[in-house]
Amino acid sequence: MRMSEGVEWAMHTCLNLAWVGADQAVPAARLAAFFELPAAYLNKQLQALVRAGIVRSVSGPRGGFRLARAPDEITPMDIVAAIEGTEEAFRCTQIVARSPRGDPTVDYRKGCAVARTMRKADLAWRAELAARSLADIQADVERHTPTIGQDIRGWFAA
Amino acid sequence: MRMSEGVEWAMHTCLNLAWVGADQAVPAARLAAFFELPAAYLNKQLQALVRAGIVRSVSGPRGGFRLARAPDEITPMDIVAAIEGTEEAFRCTQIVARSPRGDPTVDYRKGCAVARTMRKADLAWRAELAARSLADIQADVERHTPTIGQDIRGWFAA
DNA sequence: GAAATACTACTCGGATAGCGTCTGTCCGAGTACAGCCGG
DNA sequence: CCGGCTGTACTCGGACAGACGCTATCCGAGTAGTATTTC
Repeated sequence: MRMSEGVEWAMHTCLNLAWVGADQAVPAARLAAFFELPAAYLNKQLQALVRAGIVRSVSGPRGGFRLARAPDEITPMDIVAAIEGTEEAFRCTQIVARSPRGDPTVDYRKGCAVARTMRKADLAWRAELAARSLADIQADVERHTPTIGQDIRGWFAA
Repeated sequence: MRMSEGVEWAMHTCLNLAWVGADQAVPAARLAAFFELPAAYLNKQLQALVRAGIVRSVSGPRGGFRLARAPDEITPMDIVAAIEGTEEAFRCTQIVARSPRGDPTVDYRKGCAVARTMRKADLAWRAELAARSLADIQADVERHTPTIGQDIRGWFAA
């Protein structure tokens, strides 16, 4: 159960976009250069963020990506769901229905005690990810490195 | 972030072993037949449970698998960790260290705010899985189907 | 001089290969039981 | 009749292919800005 590496890229890239501000668009190549990442592949992840409505894209010269919402309206859950998909990690294939006592015509996804247990854990995970926002994480970083916003704006302006 | 299908098999199979009781060993082929699963592949999952110390194996005629601990001493977390491994889903590759302000010689896995956020959610997920036991799930099923234990013991005896 | 137009450079977007991990399968090592042989 | 032994059948355990999804890359569609041409 390994999460895609693109999640880490998307999280840090969205943070950079938050610090740069939504008034200017940043090209994928420049966003990738910041972390020395392959630009084409980061572009692919950014497309997923566009489809999820987290960032907006602008084509052509002076184009690039910018946040579609305020940082306090974007949660880690949104970003993870955009990259990894919305379906939960544990997929109940209803093997109980194939057991001697099972009924193939019944939907066991709600009733199965195992599925319920896994779903409850999944919901706890999702709730934790949805409880924070990009703004919270920004504040967290700024507490340790107060000049981070200014530094990043400067780097992307140069 | 898709969980291995073997987790579902292992969970339900461990439940069956719990109902059968630890006094008799059940062959992998019979455990697989209960859910119409490929026996060789279920055997592979059972080997992982053996390595994790959740079940004990006995070779030769009258051999098979039996629970190594009481059902109330086995948590879903134990089974998931046995099949999926113990490392967390989000792996921090420390891309921050490659940023202009980063230092490649520093370990960012503890300090990175993104990694902390993901780790906290992961811990919430693990805590939920560790809070229940096989015995709890057994009781949950027996509430809906009181004869399940007797039925399963009968099926595996026949 | 101004406006319309063609051109160029730049960026996103989706389509296209390469690779690793999960899925599925097989055969060999080891063991308990049963039958057989000898005392 | 009893004990030891050999053979057999059964089961686990690790080694061996195949398939799916993640990783990585490329080129085409579309756009803004600019230079040019024409009135």
